[in-house]
Amino acid sequence: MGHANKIEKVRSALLRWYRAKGRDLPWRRTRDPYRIWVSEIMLQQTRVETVIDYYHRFLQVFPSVTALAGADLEAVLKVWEGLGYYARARNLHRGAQTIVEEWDGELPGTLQDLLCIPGIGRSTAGAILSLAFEISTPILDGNVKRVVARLFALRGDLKSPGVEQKLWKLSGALTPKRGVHHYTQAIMDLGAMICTPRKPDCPHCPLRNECKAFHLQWQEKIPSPTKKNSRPHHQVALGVIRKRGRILIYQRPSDGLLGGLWGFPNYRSRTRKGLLRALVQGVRKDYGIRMETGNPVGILSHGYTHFTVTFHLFECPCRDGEKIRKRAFPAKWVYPGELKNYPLASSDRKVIRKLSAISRQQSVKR
DNA sequence: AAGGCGGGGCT
DNA sequence: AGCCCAGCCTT
Repeated sequence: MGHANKIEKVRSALLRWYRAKGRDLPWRRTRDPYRIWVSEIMLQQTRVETVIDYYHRFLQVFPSVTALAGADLEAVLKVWEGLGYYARARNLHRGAQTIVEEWDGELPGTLQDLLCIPGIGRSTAGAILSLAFEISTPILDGNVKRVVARLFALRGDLKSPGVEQKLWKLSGALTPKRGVHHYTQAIMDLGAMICTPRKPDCPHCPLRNECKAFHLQWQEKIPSPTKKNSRPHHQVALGVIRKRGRILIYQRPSDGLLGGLWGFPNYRSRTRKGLLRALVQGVRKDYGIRMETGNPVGILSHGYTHFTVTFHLFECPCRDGEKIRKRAFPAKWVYPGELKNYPLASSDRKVIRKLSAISRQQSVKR
């Protein structure tokens, strides 16, 4: 069978399937480039089910490019809290300001211009052009990569530049000139619903007859597994440092892990015995604060992309007159009830829940 | 070319 | 415990 013939059959079978089985998702009920943009940024490396609530809340608070551009970054981070990859929120905020300044508040409708907006790469630009502007442009997200790799039985690491280049060419060849809006959503739905990473539902797949991987019975071998580097594990001392009913929090620098979020001071230690010392010395060095004691009150674990952490919680009372004398990072004393006003990392939310559980237990004992 | 960047759900 | 998710950016 010829290449062009296969492509035509894939397109028509895919669209027929999509009309019957495609998902109804919030961002498919609009053609507003701003809303499509917000959804695409949220969906980077994030599941559809996770995004839906954030999508509605975000647009309620920031209904337009100008509303977003005029907001405080902290307010944006607060709405983004818990969604992860916080650079996306910073880029969205800065991107809105770029759009107001450079394009009079309207998202540009060309690939070259979209790629100038922070956080928009080739695939996200392709999605915005296809879905909001109906301009035929390929995308290459995780779904499309997997579907295309199976359709053409591409072996090898799908993240390697060589394979990616082939995938981009094939995705481009498959992308139709007309009706790109439906096609792009259709191929993503197929990847999410049928052509899944593990145990693809080939019996119900509309592309079964055109799929080289299915023909060879390779569908479970593609994508080929990549090498697993085990994540290191860190022991971290975390201080709930109290003074007259208030707690010390600090703001992380915007360029690192959890950038821009607030949290409880925490310091890594090589050994368990060294935890409290690391905390006491760190707080003294970074904030010039001397703590009276540190009482271990609990432990919790948390996983990040490249490492896992065991947090060792310490309750640390300070003298009433103790002051912040240095500011290695922005820092302040806040009442527990004020914590909800700050964007906090998921791990720090866990700490708060743990603390309230502990205080409930203690009040029961008394 | 490789690594950093979250969090949660599924196996 | 490992894998993956509607990727992008920096080095």
